[in-house]
Amino acid sequence: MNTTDTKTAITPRRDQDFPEWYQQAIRAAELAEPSDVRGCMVIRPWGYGIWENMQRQLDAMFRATGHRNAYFPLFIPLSYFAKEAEHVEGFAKECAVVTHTRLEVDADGKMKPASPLTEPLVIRPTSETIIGASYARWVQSYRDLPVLINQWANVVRWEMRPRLFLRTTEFLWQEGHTVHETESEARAEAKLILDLYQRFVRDHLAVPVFSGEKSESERFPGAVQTLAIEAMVQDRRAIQAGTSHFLGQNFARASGIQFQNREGKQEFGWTTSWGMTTRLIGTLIMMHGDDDGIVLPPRIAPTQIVILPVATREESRTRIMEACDSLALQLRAKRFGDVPLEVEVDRRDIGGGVKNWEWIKKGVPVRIEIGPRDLEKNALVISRRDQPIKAKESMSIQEFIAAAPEILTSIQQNLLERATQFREANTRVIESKKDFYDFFTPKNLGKPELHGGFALAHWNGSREVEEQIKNDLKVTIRVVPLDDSSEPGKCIFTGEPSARRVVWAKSY
RNA sequence: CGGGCUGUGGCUCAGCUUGGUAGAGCGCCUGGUUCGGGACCAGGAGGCCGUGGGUUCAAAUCCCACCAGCCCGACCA
Repeated sequence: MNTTDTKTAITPRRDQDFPEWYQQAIRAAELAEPSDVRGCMVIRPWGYGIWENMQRQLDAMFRATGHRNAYFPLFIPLSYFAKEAEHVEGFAKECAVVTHTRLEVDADGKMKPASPLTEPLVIRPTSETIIGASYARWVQSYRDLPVLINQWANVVRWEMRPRLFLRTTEFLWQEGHTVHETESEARAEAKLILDLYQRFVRDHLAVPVFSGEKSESERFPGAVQTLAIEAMVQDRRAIQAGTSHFLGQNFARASGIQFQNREGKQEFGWTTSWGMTTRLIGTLIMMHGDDDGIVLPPRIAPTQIVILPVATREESRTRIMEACDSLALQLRAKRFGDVPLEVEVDRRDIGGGVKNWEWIKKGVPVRIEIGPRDLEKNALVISRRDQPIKAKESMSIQEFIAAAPEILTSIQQNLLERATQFREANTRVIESKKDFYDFFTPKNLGKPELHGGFALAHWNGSREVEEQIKNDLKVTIRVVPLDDSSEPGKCIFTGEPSARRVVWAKSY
C-alpha cells in the first residue's frame, strides 16, 4: 500500500484481500458476528432489518402468486428422512442429529444427556420429507391440488467451511413446497418461482443474475431439474442467489403423496421446492460494497434516510433538532415503493464526523445534514452512498421532501446499473480451450489477483468434461440458460456439437 | 475432514527467536477546549496474553493436546 492512498473506512481494501475485506465490512456495519458455536452467527439488528425487508417483499410476491405460509417441525424423524435415497445421500453428511433428551448432573458435577430417544431426530437441513408426510394426508383428489405452501424457517447443515452469511451451519430461509396435478403444471411452477426470484433480486436488491438450469452434477439431491439464479460479485466469482426445483414424482413416491385423478386412477403428485436464504445478505455485501463499507439498495435498507443534526452551538440546538424532527415526520408521510419511507434522526451526542462515518459504513442510502447555516436558508445538505463520500449537495428542505422518493429510486437504479456493467465487463464469450484456461488462470500465482469472471462457452453436455474443468481450474457450469438466444456450435473442449453456450465461473 | 497460517483489553497489532507474571494506535469513560465533523488537551477504566496439561525457581514467550478463526482442498444455499 502506498501512502498517497486516501484513507478508507475498511482495511484491507477489496483489491488487497477480498475475503478479509468482507469480514471487516460486516463487522464495521454491525450486521453480524460469529458466535461461540462453530459456524453459527449472531445477526445484529442492522443485518436482521435487511432480512426482514427481504422477507416482507418476497412474502408479498409469494402471496400474489397464490402461495400461503405455514410452519412445519424443526425435527424430522430419522425414518422419514431415509425415504428418498438420493436425497438422503445428498444430505446425510451434513445432518445434525438429536439423540437424547433431559440433562442430568453426573458424579463430576457435569451436565450430561440422560435419556436416549427411541428414534433419533434429524434437525431439518430442508423439509421435503416432513412436509411430504403432511401432504400425503392432505392430498386425496385432484380437487385438492395444487398445494402452494411456503415456510419461513431456520435450517441446519453441518458445513465444513462456514463463512458469515455465505455458508453458516444454521441459516434462515424460505422454502416453498408445492404439489401439482400434472408434470407440466409443476414444471411451470418451478419456472414461475425462478422468474419471481430473478425479479426480486433485480428490483429490490439491485442484483443482476443469469438464470437457467443446473447441470446434472450440480442438481439438488432427489430433483429432476434444478433451476437457479447466479450473480457475479466483485471478486468475479459466481454466487447462487436462489434455486427452484422440479422434483418430478420422486418425493411424492417417497412420501406417499397420491391423489385420485380425473380418470379415477391413483396417481403420485408432481412436486416442486424452492428457496432463498440469508446468503442473499452476503451477496449484497459483495455485490455493492466499497472500501468504505457496505452499500445498501434503498429498497432493502432498514433505514433509507438518516438525518444528522449539526448542532454545534447550544443556542441553535433546539431549533435544529426541531427542524430535523419535522423533516423526518414529513418524509415518513411519503412512500417509496409500497411502504412509507424509513427515516431516522441520529440525535446521539457524539462527534459529527464519527457519526457520519458510522452511517457510511452501514451503507445507509442517503445522509442528510442540517446545521445553523442550512436552517437560515431553509436548506439541507445531502450525501448519497452511491456517490463519492465527499460529494455533497445543498438543496432546499421542501425540494428534498418532494424529491426524496426519486432520489432513492435513482440510487436503486444506479446500483443495478453499476452491477450490470461490472458483470458485463467481466463476462466473455470464449471460443477456445486455450482462451478458457487463460481466462481462469491468474497471472500472479503467488498472490493471485482478482481475475476471471463468467465465461460463455459451448459444451458437449458431458459430465467428464465438467469434471476435468473443475479439477483443473475449480471452474464449474453455473447455469445452462433456458432462453433461445444462443446459437448451436462446437464444444470448445472436445469439438463435439453443442446446442448452446453455458455459463462457467468459479463459485462460492 | 486433510494441508497451511493465526489466536495478546471492543478493533488492528507489537512483544515470543535470546523465559523474569504486559505494550502501542484506534475505541471507551470523566473534565475541558473545539465544532459542517472521523478534532485537540488532561486524567482514567479495561487483559486469568484461546483452553487444558507439561518443562522451569519463574511461561504470553519453550513442549504436548484440544478449541476457534482465516486461506487452500473435498462438500454445499
